[in-house]
Amino acid sequence: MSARKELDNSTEERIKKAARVIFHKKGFAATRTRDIAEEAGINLALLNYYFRSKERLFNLIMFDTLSQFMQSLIGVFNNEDTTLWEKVEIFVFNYIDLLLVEPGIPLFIMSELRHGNPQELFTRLNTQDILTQSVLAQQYQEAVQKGEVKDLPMIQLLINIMGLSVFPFVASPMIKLIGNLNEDQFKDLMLERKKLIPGWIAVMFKKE
Amino acid sequence: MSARKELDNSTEERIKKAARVIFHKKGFAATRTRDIAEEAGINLALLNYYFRSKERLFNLIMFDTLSQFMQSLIGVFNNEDTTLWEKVEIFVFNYIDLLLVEPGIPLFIMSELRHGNPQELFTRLNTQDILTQSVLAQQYQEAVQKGEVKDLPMIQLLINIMGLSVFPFVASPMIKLIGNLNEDQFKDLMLERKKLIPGWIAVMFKKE
DNA sequence: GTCTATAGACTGATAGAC
DNA sequence: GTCTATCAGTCTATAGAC
Repeated sequence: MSARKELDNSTEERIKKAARVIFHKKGFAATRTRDIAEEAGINLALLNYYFRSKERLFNLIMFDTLSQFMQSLIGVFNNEDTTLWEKVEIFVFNYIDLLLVEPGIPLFIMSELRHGNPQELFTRLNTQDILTQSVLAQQYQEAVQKGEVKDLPMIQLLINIMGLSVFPFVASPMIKLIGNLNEDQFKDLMLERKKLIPGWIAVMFKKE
Repeated sequence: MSARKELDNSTEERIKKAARVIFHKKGFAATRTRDIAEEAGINLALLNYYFRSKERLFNLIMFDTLSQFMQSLIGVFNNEDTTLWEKVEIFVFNYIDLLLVEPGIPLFIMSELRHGNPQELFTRLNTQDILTQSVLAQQYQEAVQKGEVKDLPMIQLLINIMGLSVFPFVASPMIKLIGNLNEDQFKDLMLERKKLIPGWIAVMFKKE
Protein backbone atom coordinates (compact mmCIF):
# COMPACT_ATOMS: atom_id res chain seq x y z
CA MET A 1 0.00 0.00 0.00
CA SER A 2 1.73 3.14 -1.14
CA ALA A 3 0.70 6.53 0.11
CA ARG A 4 0.26 8.17 -3.25
CA LYS A 5 -1.67 6.81 -6.18
CA GLU A 6 0.90 7.95 -8.72
CA LEU A 7 3.57 5.82 -7.10
CA ASP A 8 1.40 2.76 -6.67
CA ASN A 9 2.78 0.38 -9.23
CA SER A 10 0.86 -2.68 -8.16
CA THR A 11 -0.66 -4.85 -10.86
CA GLU A 12 -4.13 -3.82 -9.78
CA GLU A 13 -3.30 -0.14 -10.17
CA ARG A 14 -1.59 -0.69 -13.51
CA ILE A 15 -4.70 -2.40 -14.87
CA LYS A 16 -6.86 0.42 -13.58
CA LYS A 17 -4.71 3.03 -15.28
CA ALA A 18 -4.70 1.10 -18.53
CA ALA A 19 -8.47 0.64 -18.33
CA ARG A 20 -8.88 4.36 -17.82
CA VAL A 21 -6.86 5.16 -20.92
CA ILE A 22 -8.65 2.69 -23.16
CA PHE A 23 -12.18 3.27 -21.86
CA HIS A 24 -11.73 7.03 -22.18
CA LYS A 25 -10.53 6.66 -25.74
CA LYS A 26 -12.96 4.06 -27.07
CA GLY A 27 -15.90 3.90 -24.68
CA PHE A 28 -17.28 0.74 -23.11
CA ALA A 29 -18.64 -1.12 -26.11
CA ALA A 30 -15.65 -0.59 -28.42
CA THR A 31 -13.14 -1.54 -25.74
CA ARG A 32 -11.87 -5.10 -25.67
CA THR A 33 -10.53 -6.43 -22.39
CA ARG A 34 -7.56 -7.67 -24.42
CA ASP A 35 -6.68 -4.06 -25.26
CA ILE A 36 -6.63 -3.17 -21.59
CA ALA A 37 -4.50 -6.19 -20.71
CA GLU A 38 -2.03 -5.32 -23.45
CA GLU A 39 -1.89 -1.64 -22.40
CA ALA A 40 -1.23 -2.76 -18.81
CA GLY A 41 1.41 -5.25 -19.94
CA ILE A 42 -0.32 -8.18 -18.28
CA ASN A 43 -2.41 -11.14 -19.28
CA LEU A 44 -6.11 -11.11 -19.99
CA ALA A 45 -6.91 -13.60 -17.24
CA LEU A 46 -5.37 -11.33 -14.65
CA LEU A 47 -7.85 -8.61 -15.39
CA ASN A 48 -10.71 -10.87 -14.42
CA TYR A 49 -8.79 -12.10 -11.39
CA TYR A 50 -8.68 -8.54 -10.01
CA PHE A 51 -11.92 -7.04 -11.27
CA ARG A 52 -14.15 -10.05 -12.05
CA SER A 53 -15.67 -8.49 -15.18
CA LYS A 54 -15.37 -5.80 -17.82
CA GLU A 55 -18.55 -4.24 -16.51
CA ARG A 56 -17.25 -3.89 -12.94
CA LEU A 57 -13.96 -2.46 -14.11
CA PHE A 58 -15.80 0.04 -16.25
CA ASN A 59 -18.03 1.13 -13.37
CA LEU A 60 -14.95 1.74 -11.25
CA ILE A 61 -13.38 3.91 -13.92
CA MET A 62 -16.59 5.82 -14.51
CA PHE A 63 -16.95 6.53 -10.80
CA ASP A 64 -13.33 7.64 -10.49
CA THR A 65 -13.59 9.91 -13.52
CA LEU A 66 -16.85 11.47 -12.41
CA SER A 67 -15.49 11.99 -8.89
CA GLN A 68 -12.45 13.74 -10.26
CA PHE A 69 -14.58 15.89 -12.53
CA MET A 70 -16.88 16.89 -9.67
CA GLN A 71 -14.16 17.34 -7.09
CA SER A 72 -12.67 20.32 -8.93
CA LEU A 73 -16.10 21.81 -8.58
CA ILE A 74 -16.92 21.12 -4.94
CA GLY A 75 -13.77 22.60 -3.46
CA VAL A 76 -14.15 25.83 -5.37
CA PHE A 77 -17.88 26.27 -4.82
CA ASN A 78 -17.72 25.78 -1.05
CA ASN A 79 -14.84 28.11 -0.31
CA GLU A 80 -15.98 30.73 2.23
CA ASP A 81 -13.08 33.05 1.46
CA THR A 82 -13.77 33.86 -2.19
CA THR A 83 -16.41 36.01 -3.83
CA LEU A 84 -18.89 34.83 -6.42
CA TRP A 85 -16.81 36.15 -9.31
CA GLU A 86 -13.57 34.81 -7.90
CA LYS A 87 -15.20 31.37 -7.76
CA VAL A 88 -16.16 31.64 -11.41
CA GLU A 89 -12.62 32.57 -12.36
CA ILE A 90 -10.99 29.82 -10.31
CA PHE A 91 -13.46 27.27 -11.61
CA VAL A 92 -12.76 28.18 -15.23
CA PHE A 93 -9.01 28.10 -14.62
CA ASN A 94 -9.12 24.71 -12.89
CA TYR A 95 -11.35 23.09 -15.47
CA ILE A 96 -9.48 24.29 -18.51
CA ASP A 97 -6.17 23.31 -16.92
CA LEU A 98 -7.54 19.86 -16.13
CA LEU A 99 -8.93 19.40 -19.63
CA LEU A 100 -5.73 20.56 -21.31
CA VAL A 101 -4.11 17.53 -19.68
CA GLU A 102 -7.01 15.09 -20.06
CA PRO A 103 -9.21 16.43 -22.86
CA GLY A 104 -11.15 13.18 -23.23
CA ILE A 105 -12.89 13.32 -19.86
CA PRO A 106 -16.07 15.25 -20.74
CA LEU A 107 -16.88 13.30 -23.88
CA PHE A 108 -16.26 10.05 -22.01
CA ILE A 109 -18.62 11.05 -19.22
CA MET A 110 -21.34 12.40 -21.48
CA SER A 111 -21.35 9.55 -23.98
CA GLU A 112 -20.84 6.70 -21.52
CA LEU A 113 -23.35 7.77 -18.90
CA ARG A 114 -25.89 5.43 -20.51
CA HIS A 115 -23.95 2.50 -19.06
CA GLY A 116 -24.65 1.69 -15.47
CA ASN A 117 -27.22 3.83 -13.69
CA PRO A 118 -26.52 7.59 -13.99
CA GLN A 119 -29.10 8.45 -11.36
CA GLU A 120 -27.47 6.09 -8.87
CA LEU A 121 -24.01 7.38 -9.75
CA PHE A 122 -24.90 11.00 -9.10
CA THR A 123 -26.74 10.08 -5.95
CA ARG A 124 -23.64 8.32 -4.67
CA LEU A 125 -21.66 11.45 -5.47
CA ASN A 126 -24.32 13.62 -3.84
CA THR A 127 -23.94 16.13 -6.64
CA GLN A 128 -27.26 17.82 -6.30
CA ASP A 129 -27.06 18.70 -2.60
CA ILE A 130 -23.47 19.80 -2.96
CA LEU A 131 -24.53 22.39 -5.49
CA THR A 132 -27.82 23.61 -4.09
CA GLN A 133 -26.36 23.97 -0.61
CA SER A 134 -23.02 25.40 -1.67
CA VAL A 135 -21.55 28.74 -0.66
CA LEU A 136 -21.79 29.67 -4.32
CA ALA A 137 -25.56 29.15 -4.28
CA GLN A 138 -25.90 31.42 -1.23
CA GLN A 139 -23.71 34.11 -2.78
CA TYR A 140 -25.64 33.93 -6.02
CA GLN A 141 -28.97 34.31 -4.24
CA GLU A 142 -27.70 37.27 -2.26
CA ALA A 143 -26.38 38.97 -5.38
CA VAL A 144 -29.74 38.49 -7.08
CA GLN A 145 -31.61 39.94 -4.09
CA LYS A 146 -29.29 42.93 -3.91
CA GLY A 147 -30.02 43.55 -7.57
CA GLU A 148 -26.38 43.15 -8.56
CA VAL A 149 -27.11 40.14 -10.72
CA LYS A 150 -29.95 39.39 -13.12
CA ASP A 151 -32.73 37.24 -11.75
CA LEU A 152 -32.04 33.98 -13.53
CA PRO A 153 -31.94 30.44 -12.12
CA MET A 154 -28.45 29.46 -11.03
CA ILE A 155 -28.50 26.48 -13.35
CA GLN A 156 -28.20 28.96 -16.23
CA LEU A 157 -24.97 30.25 -14.73
CA LEU A 158 -23.59 26.74 -14.36
CA ILE A 159 -24.60 25.78 -17.90
CA ASN A 160 -22.89 28.86 -19.30
CA ILE A 161 -19.67 28.33 -17.37
CA MET A 162 -19.53 24.71 -18.46
CA GLY A 163 -20.66 25.45 -21.99
CA LEU A 164 -17.94 28.03 -22.53
CA SER A 165 -15.11 26.09 -20.89
CA VAL A 166 -15.97 22.41 -21.40
CA PHE A 167 -17.74 22.35 -24.74
CA PRO A 168 -14.65 23.28 -26.81
CA PHE A 169 -12.99 20.08 -25.61
CA VAL A 170 -16.04 18.00 -26.50
CA ALA A 171 -16.12 19.50 -29.98
CA SER A 172 -12.36 19.78 -30.47
CA PRO A 173 -12.11 17.60 -33.62
CA MET A 174 -14.69 19.80 -35.28
CA ILE A 175 -13.15 23.04 -34.01
CA LYS A 176 -9.69 22.03 -35.20
CA LEU A 177 -10.99 21.32 -38.67
CA ILE A 178 -13.20 24.40 -38.96
CA GLY A 179 -10.54 26.72 -37.55
CA ASN A 180 -7.74 24.89 -39.33
CA LEU A 181 -5.86 24.52 -36.04
CA ASN A 182 -3.24 21.99 -35.00
CA GLU A 183 -2.99 20.62 -31.47
CA ASP A 184 -0.77 23.46 -30.22
CA GLN A 185 -2.90 26.18 -31.76
CA PHE A 186 -5.97 24.64 -30.17
CA LYS A 187 -4.26 24.71 -26.78
CA ASP A 188 -3.34 28.37 -27.29
CA LEU A 189 -6.95 29.08 -28.12
CA MET A 190 -8.02 27.49 -24.85
CA LEU A 191 -5.43 29.45 -22.89
CA GLU A 192 -6.90 32.60 -24.44
CA ARG A 193 -10.34 31.49 -23.33
CA LYS A 194 -9.14 31.08 -19.73
CA LYS A 195 -8.61 34.84 -19.72
CA LEU A 196 -11.80 35.70 -21.63
CA ILE A 197 -14.48 33.51 -20.04
CA PRO A 198 -14.62 35.06 -16.53
CA GLY A 199 -15.20 38.49 -18.05
CA TRP A 200 -17.81 37.10 -20.42
CA ILE A 201 -19.68 35.44 -17.56
CA ALA A 202 -19.64 38.72 -15.64
CA VAL A 203 -21.17 40.77 -18.45
CA MET A 204 -23.79 38.09 -19.06
CA PHE A 205 -25.08 38.14 -15.51
CA LYS A 206 -24.23 41.49 -13.96
CA LYS A 207 -26.88 44.17 -14.10
CA GLU A 208 -26.20 47.33 -16.16
CA MET B 1 -39.27 7.17 -56.02
CA SER B 2 -41.34 9.50 -53.89
CA ALA B 3 -40.75 13.22 -53.90
CA ARG B 4 -40.43 13.66 -50.15
CA LYS B 5 -38.24 11.64 -47.85
CA GLU B 6 -40.85 11.54 -45.10
CA LEU B 7 -43.29 9.76 -47.35
CA ASP B 8 -40.78 7.30 -48.76
CA ASN B 9 -41.79 4.07 -47.11
CA SER B 10 -39.53 1.76 -49.12
CA THR B 11 -37.70 -0.94 -47.26
CA GLU B 12 -34.39 0.77 -47.89
CA GLU B 13 -35.66 3.98 -46.34
CA ARG B 14 -37.20 2.18 -43.39
CA ILE B 15 -33.89 0.49 -42.61
CA LYS B 16 -32.11 3.83 -42.86
CA LYS B 17 -34.50 5.47 -40.45
CA ALA B 18 -34.20 2.59 -38.00
CA ALA B 19 -30.42 2.68 -38.28
CA ARG B 20 -30.44 6.37 -37.53
CA VAL B 21 -32.48 5.88 -34.38
CA ILE B 22 -30.36 3.03 -33.04
CA PHE B 23 -26.94 4.43 -34.02
CA HIS B 24 -27.83 7.81 -32.51
CA LYS B 25 -28.90 6.16 -29.27
CA LYS B 26 -26.15 3.57 -28.84
CA GLY B 27 -23.26 4.55 -31.08
CA PHE B 28 -21.56 2.27 -33.59
CA ALA B 29 -19.92 -0.28 -31.33
CA ALA B 30 -22.88 -0.91 -29.03
CA THR B 31 -25.31 -1.24 -31.92
CA ARG B 32 -26.17 -4.72 -33.19
CA THR B 33 -27.40 -5.06 -36.74
CA ARG B 34 -30.16 -7.25 -35.30
CA ASP B 35 -31.44 -4.25 -33.31
CA ILE B 36 -31.70 -2.18 -36.47
CA ALA B 37 -33.49 -4.98 -38.32
CA GLU B 38 -35.98 -5.34 -35.50
CA GLU B 39 -36.58 -1.58 -35.29
CA ALA B 40 -37.18 -1.54 -39.05
CA GLY B 41 -39.47 -4.54 -38.84
CA ILE B 42 -37.45 -6.55 -41.33
CA ASN B 43 -35.00 -9.41 -41.33
CA LEU B 44 -31.31 -9.18 -40.61
CA ALA B 45 -30.34 -10.53 -44.02
CA LEU B 46 -32.19 -7.73 -45.73
CA LEU B 47 -30.01 -5.14 -44.08
CA ASN B 48 -26.94 -6.62 -45.70
CA TYR B 49 -28.77 -7.00 -48.98
CA TYR B 50 -29.32 -3.22 -49.14
CA PHE B 51 -26.25 -1.85 -47.41
CA ARG B 52 -23.65 -4.65 -47.63
CA SER B 53 -22.25 -4.02 -44.11
CA LYS B 54 -22.81 -2.39 -40.76
CA GLU B 55 -19.87 -0.11 -41.45
CA ARG B 56 -21.28 1.22 -44.72
CA LEU B 57 -24.71 1.78 -43.22
CA PHE B 58 -23.11 3.65 -40.34
CA ASN B 59 -21.10 5.88 -42.66
CA LEU B 60 -24.28 6.79 -44.52
CA ILE B 61 -26.04 7.76 -41.30
CA MET B 62 -23.04 9.75 -40.08
CA PHE B 63 -22.84 11.66 -43.35
CA ASP B 64 -26.59 12.38 -43.34
CA THR B 65 -26.53 13.55 -39.74
CA LEU B 66 -23.51 15.77 -40.21
CA SER B 67 -24.98 17.24 -43.39
CA GLN B 68 -28.19 18.08 -41.58
CA PHE B 69 -26.28 19.60 -38.68
CA MET B 70 -24.17 21.75 -41.01
CA GLN B 71 -26.97 22.70 -43.36
CA SER B 72 -28.77 24.70 -40.65
CA LEU B 73 -25.55 26.63 -40.42
CA ILE B 74 -24.75 27.29 -44.06
CA GLY B 75 -28.06 28.79 -45.03
CA VAL B 76 -28.04 31.23 -42.15
CA PHE B 77 -24.41 32.27 -42.45
CA ASN B 78 -24.58 33.06 -46.17
CA ASN B 79 -27.74 35.13 -46.14
CA GLU B 80 -26.97 38.56 -47.67
CA ASP B 81 -30.12 40.12 -46.23
CA THR B 82 -29.44 39.74 -42.52
CA THR B 83 -27.04 41.55 -40.20
CA LEU B 84 -24.38 39.88 -38.09
CA TRP B 85 -26.57 39.91 -34.98
CA GLU B 86 -29.64 38.74 -36.81
CA LYS B 87 -27.62 35.78 -38.05
CA VAL B 88 -26.62 34.92 -34.51
CA GLU B 89 -30.22 35.04 -33.37
CA ILE B 90 -31.55 32.96 -36.25
CA PHE B 91 -28.75 30.45 -35.80
CA VAL B 92 -29.50 30.01 -32.10
CA PHE B 93 -33.22 29.69 -32.79
CA ASN B 94 -32.74 27.11 -35.53
CA TYR B 95 -30.28 25.00 -33.59
CA ILE B 96 -32.22 24.90 -30.36
CA ASP B 97 -35.41 24.09 -32.25
CA LEU B 98 -33.65 21.30 -34.12
CA LEU B 99 -32.15 19.87 -30.94
CA LEU B 100 -35.41 20.02 -29.02
CA VAL B 101 -36.69 17.53 -31.60
CA GLU B 102 -33.51 15.47 -31.99
CA PRO B 103 -31.42 16.07 -28.87
CA GLY B 104 -29.10 13.14 -29.53
CA ILE B 105 -27.47 14.59 -32.64
CA PRO B 106 -24.52 16.49 -31.11
CA LEU B 107 -23.41 13.72 -28.77
CA PHE B 108 -23.68 11.23 -31.62
CA ILE B 109 -21.52 13.36 -33.88
CA MET B 110 -18.94 14.20 -31.24
CA SER B 111 -18.54 10.71 -29.83
CA GLU B 112 -18.76 8.79 -33.09
CA LEU B 113 -16.45 10.95 -35.17
CA ARG B 114 -13.61 8.55 -34.37
CA HIS B 115 -15.23 6.04 -36.74
CA GLY B 116 -14.53 6.57 -40.38
CA ASN B 117 -12.27 9.43 -41.32
CA PRO B 118 -13.40 12.79 -39.83
CA GLN B 119 -10.98 14.76 -41.99
CA GLU B 120 -12.37 13.18 -45.13
CA LEU B 121 -15.96 13.68 -43.96
CA PHE B 122 -15.52 17.39 -43.34
CA THR B 123 -13.63 17.80 -46.60
CA ARG B 124 -16.55 16.20 -48.44
CA LEU B 125 -18.89 18.63 -46.70
CA ASN B 126 -16.53 21.50 -47.44
CA THR B 127 -17.13 22.89 -43.95
CA GLN B 128 -14.02 24.97 -43.66
CA ASP B 129 -14.42 27.01 -46.85
CA ILE B 130 -18.11 27.49 -46.22
CA LEU B 131 -17.33 29.20 -42.96
CA THR B 132 -14.23 31.22 -43.82
CA GLN B 133 -15.80 32.53 -47.01
CA SER B 134 -19.27 33.11 -45.61
CA VAL B 135 -21.14 36.40 -45.48
CA LEU B 136 -20.96 36.08 -41.71
CA ALA B 137 -17.15 36.08 -41.85
CA GLN B 138 -17.15 39.26 -43.96
CA GLN B 139 -19.61 41.01 -41.67
CA TYR B 140 -17.61 39.99 -38.62
CA GLN B 141 -14.39 41.31 -40.12
CA GLU B 142 -16.03 44.61 -41.04
CA ALA B 143 -17.49 45.02 -37.56
CA VAL B 144 -14.05 44.40 -36.04
CA GLN B 145 -12.44 46.97 -38.36
CA LYS B 146 -15.11 49.55 -37.58
CA GLY B 147 -14.38 49.02 -33.90
CA GLU B 148 -17.92 47.88 -33.18
CA VAL B 149 -16.78 44.43 -32.13
CA LYS B 150 -13.84 43.28 -30.03
CA ASP B 151 -10.84 42.07 -31.98
CA LEU B 152 -11.09 38.34 -31.41
CA PRO B 153 -10.77 35.48 -33.91
CA MET B 154 -14.16 34.51 -35.33
CA ILE B 155 -13.70 30.95 -34.13
CA GLN B 156 -14.24 32.28 -30.59
CA LEU B 157 -17.63 33.60 -31.65
CA LEU B 158 -18.58 30.28 -33.18
CA ILE B 159 -17.41 28.32 -30.14
CA ASN B 160 -19.44 30.54 -27.84
CA ILE B 161 -22.62 30.28 -29.89
CA MET B 162 -22.27 26.51 -30.07
CA GLY B 163 -21.17 26.18 -26.45
CA LEU B 164 -24.17 28.09 -25.16
CA SER B 165 -26.78 26.48 -27.41
CA VAL B 166 -25.48 22.97 -28.13
CA PHE B 167 -23.64 22.02 -24.95
CA PRO B 168 -26.77 21.83 -22.75
CA PHE B 169 -28.05 19.03 -24.99
CA VAL B 170 -24.77 17.16 -24.77
CA ALA B 171 -24.80 17.44 -20.98
CA SER B 172 -28.54 17.07 -20.51
CA PRO B 173 -28.48 13.97 -18.26
CA MET B 174 -26.13 15.79 -15.90
CA ILE B 175 -28.07 19.05 -16.07
CA LYS B 176 -31.36 17.31 -15.36
CA LEU B 177 -29.93 15.63 -12.28
CA ILE B 178 -28.10 18.70 -10.96
CA GLY B 179 -31.03 21.02 -11.57
CA ASN B 180 -33.59 18.37 -10.56
CA LEU B 181 -35.47 18.88 -13.82
CA ASN B 182 -37.76 16.53 -15.69
CA GLU B 183 -37.93 16.39 -19.48
CA ASP B 184 -40.51 19.19 -19.78
CA GLN B 185 -38.67 21.49 -17.37
CA PHE B 186 -35.48 20.94 -19.33
CA LYS B 187 -37.26 21.92 -22.53
CA ASP B 188 -38.61 25.06 -20.87
CA LEU B 189 -35.07 25.89 -19.78
CA MET B 190 -33.90 25.62 -23.36
CA LEU B 191 -36.76 27.78 -24.61
CA GLU B 192 -35.66 30.41 -22.08
CA ARG B 193 -32.12 30.15 -23.43
CA LYS B 194 -33.35 30.82 -26.97
CA LYS B 195 -34.31 34.28 -25.75
CA LEU B 196 -31.23 34.83 -23.61
CA ILE B 197 -28.34 33.64 -25.77
CA PRO B 198 -28.46 36.25 -28.58
CA GLY B 199 -28.25 39.04 -26.00
CA TRP B 200 -25.46 37.26 -24.17
CA ILE B 201 -23.47 36.88 -27.37
CA ALA B 202 -23.94 40.57 -28.11
CA VAL B 203 -22.59 41.77 -24.74
CA MET B 204 -19.66 39.36 -24.99
CA PHE B 205 -18.46 40.72 -28.32
CA LYS B 206 -19.77 44.27 -28.69
CA LYS B 207 -17.43 47.05 -27.62
CA GLU B 208 -18.52 49.24 -24.67
C1' DG C 1 -0.41 -14.04 -8.48
C1' DT C 2 0.37 -15.05 -13.14
C1' DC C 3 0.21 -17.65 -17.05
C1' DT C 4 -1.83 -20.74 -21.33
C1' DA C 5 -5.60 -22.81 -23.31
C1' DT C 6 -10.26 -23.08 -24.11
C1' DA C 7 -15.13 -22.99 -23.19
C1' DG C 8 -19.36 -20.62 -24.21
C1' DA C 9 -21.94 -16.98 -26.00
C1' DC C 10 -22.68 -13.44 -29.33
C1' DT C 11 -22.42 -11.04 -33.74
C1' DG C 12 -21.81 -9.71 -38.72
C1' DA C 13 -22.39 -11.65 -42.90
C1' DT C 14 -23.86 -15.11 -46.38
C1' DA C 15 -26.00 -19.33 -48.65
C1' DG C 16 -29.93 -20.88 -50.51
C1' DA C 17 -35.09 -21.60 -50.63
C1' DC C 18 -39.18 -19.16 -52.05
C1' DG D 1 -36.92 -8.77 -52.60
C1' DT D 2 -37.52 -11.32 -48.47
C1' DC D 3 -37.04 -15.00 -45.59
C1' DT D 4 -34.70 -19.08 -42.44
C1' DA D 5 -30.70 -21.29 -41.18
C1' DT D 6 -26.04 -21.27 -40.38
C1' DC D 7 -21.08 -20.29 -40.79
C1' DA D 8 -16.96 -18.12 -39.34
C1' DG D 9 -14.91 -15.01 -36.43
C1' DT D 10 -14.54 -12.52 -32.14
C1' DC D 11 -14.98 -11.62 -27.38
C1' DT D 12 -15.61 -12.28 -22.25
C1' DA D 13 -14.78 -15.19 -18.75
C1' DT D 14 -12.93 -19.32 -16.52
C1' DA D 15 -10.39 -23.81 -15.73
C1' DG D 16 -6.26 -25.49 -14.44
C1' DA D 17 -1.07 -25.67 -14.47
C1' DC D 18 2.83 -23.47 -12.25
